[in-house]
Amino acid sequence: MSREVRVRFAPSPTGPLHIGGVRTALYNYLFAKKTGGKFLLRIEDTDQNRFVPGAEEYIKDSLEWLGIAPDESPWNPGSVAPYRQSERKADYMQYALDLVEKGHAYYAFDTAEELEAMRERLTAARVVTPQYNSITRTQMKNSLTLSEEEVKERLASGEPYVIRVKIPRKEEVRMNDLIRGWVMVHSSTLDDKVLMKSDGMPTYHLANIVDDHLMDITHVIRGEEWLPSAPLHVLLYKFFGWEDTMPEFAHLPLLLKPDGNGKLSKRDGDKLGFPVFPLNWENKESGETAAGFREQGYLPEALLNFLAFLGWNPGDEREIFSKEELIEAFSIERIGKAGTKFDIAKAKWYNEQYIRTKSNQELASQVIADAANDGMELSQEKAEAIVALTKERVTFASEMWSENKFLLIAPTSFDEQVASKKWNEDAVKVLEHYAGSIEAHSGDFDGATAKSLLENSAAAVEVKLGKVMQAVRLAVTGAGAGPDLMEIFAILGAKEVATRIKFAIESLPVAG
RNA sequence: GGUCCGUUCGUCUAGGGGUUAGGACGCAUCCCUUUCACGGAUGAAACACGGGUUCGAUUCCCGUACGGACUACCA
Repeated sequence: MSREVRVRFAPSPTGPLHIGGVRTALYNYLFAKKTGGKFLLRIEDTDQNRFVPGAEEYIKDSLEWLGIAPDESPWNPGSVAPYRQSERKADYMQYALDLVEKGHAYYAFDTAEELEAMRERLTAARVVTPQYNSITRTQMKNSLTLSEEEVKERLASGEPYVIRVKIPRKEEVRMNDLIRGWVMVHSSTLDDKVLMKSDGMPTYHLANIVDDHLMDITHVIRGEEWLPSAPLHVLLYKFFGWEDTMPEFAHLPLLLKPDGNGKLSKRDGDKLGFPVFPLNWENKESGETAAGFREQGYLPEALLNFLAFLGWNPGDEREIFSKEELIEAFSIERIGKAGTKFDIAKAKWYNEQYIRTKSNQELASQVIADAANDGMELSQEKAEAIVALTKERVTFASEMWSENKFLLIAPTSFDEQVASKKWNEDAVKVLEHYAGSIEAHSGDFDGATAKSLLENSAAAVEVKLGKVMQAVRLAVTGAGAGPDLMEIFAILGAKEVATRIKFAIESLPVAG
């Protein structure tokens, strides 16, 4: 019988959520929604040394910003609470002890120095992979080599210990990965991983199996970096006797650096000039900061669409997908196997696409806010006019203002290259006539009016309009390129345009 | 080093025994246009290599090369 799909995203709160983690969360989310299942979030905070305050909040904010908030989480618990591993601390020992009882795990008392000595010894003996395993454990201090009496004494005396899994010497461990197919590993290459640390906390390996079992997880969708430890996890399910409800595994291809090679890492953001985190991050204690996609001006729906296509595609030629369309189209079968380079140019393209689908009215608020930051007050009407003129030319919404401030600020200098080429007697004649005619003009000064008056002026002085258009633009905006000039005139108003033209005629000498 | 995973244009990818190997980003050219963009059109650009299997392999198998992950009392 098939259970309701339950998937989880399980980050550890050690800092800002990496963009690769965001994609993992997204695929989990999409799969859950596609199958009518549940998407849970579990905080894996079993490493007390690496805990970073604020990280959990950051994870929550990031997922909410992207619209992929979990159905169950520490702040919105379902029936399988707790959703923080630290809050389940007491339970794990019972499970570890159960394994000890069954002969699948054992106590180990080796100190860090002794472990190090063991590795050195093995390296010296030219053992290729020094590890704590079925062979070396016979020479270490553990409940397999010590007498029962001594083990009891050590435990009673409070001596620090760990619990290690007892990996069988010869066994083929098989796992059917949903993305990669059958993966087979021989148990002799696995080591006796620590299950319970000496601080009483479980390691990831134990906690993740116990929690997935307790939380009734049906599919584990996680990064490829976990593939090597998946056989251990399969073995643990078997040792616990939970094979029947063991989740299916899907190991996602990694996100790679855009240039060169290697996994995209947290430091790459600053180096490569684009964010690797969803939101800005600041650690007040360490002073560590990181740039976020949101603050750089990426729309959440654009980032989501971009991320979804990093390693997955719908199999047809569509590129633009809303969240709902992604859910509809998503399937694990269509996730690729190979690592994916992170191409920020494509992310920008997606952002451009999504900006264009926004209404002028919606975008106007951004322009108004940006202008206000520059100490300028903009009416809704004027802001919308600016949006209409600029939204198809920008990558980020903020550029509608930052790249187009000149609309409201009169130029004090003029592009020299354009001036030398286009500024001439004809242009000045047209502009002088035009300035006079718009000053005399009463009534609406919209784009069409501005244009017909300009055409009249050109005709009046017998000059072809096309010949002087660049000069007109230069006179009013100071630049040789930009949005539709007549619409700019409409925004500026007749009076301002005339003033600017007169200033330009005074400032710019006619060459030759 | 060992174990595991991978390899189609620069990038993201579709495809899959017989195709002009398709799309998108980026790039180039042209068109549109008052400029720059947008938009439209066009173009350059890929099956890592070597063996098999086969009438025929980019596709299936095996090697090789290259890349990646993992190799902690971190997740």
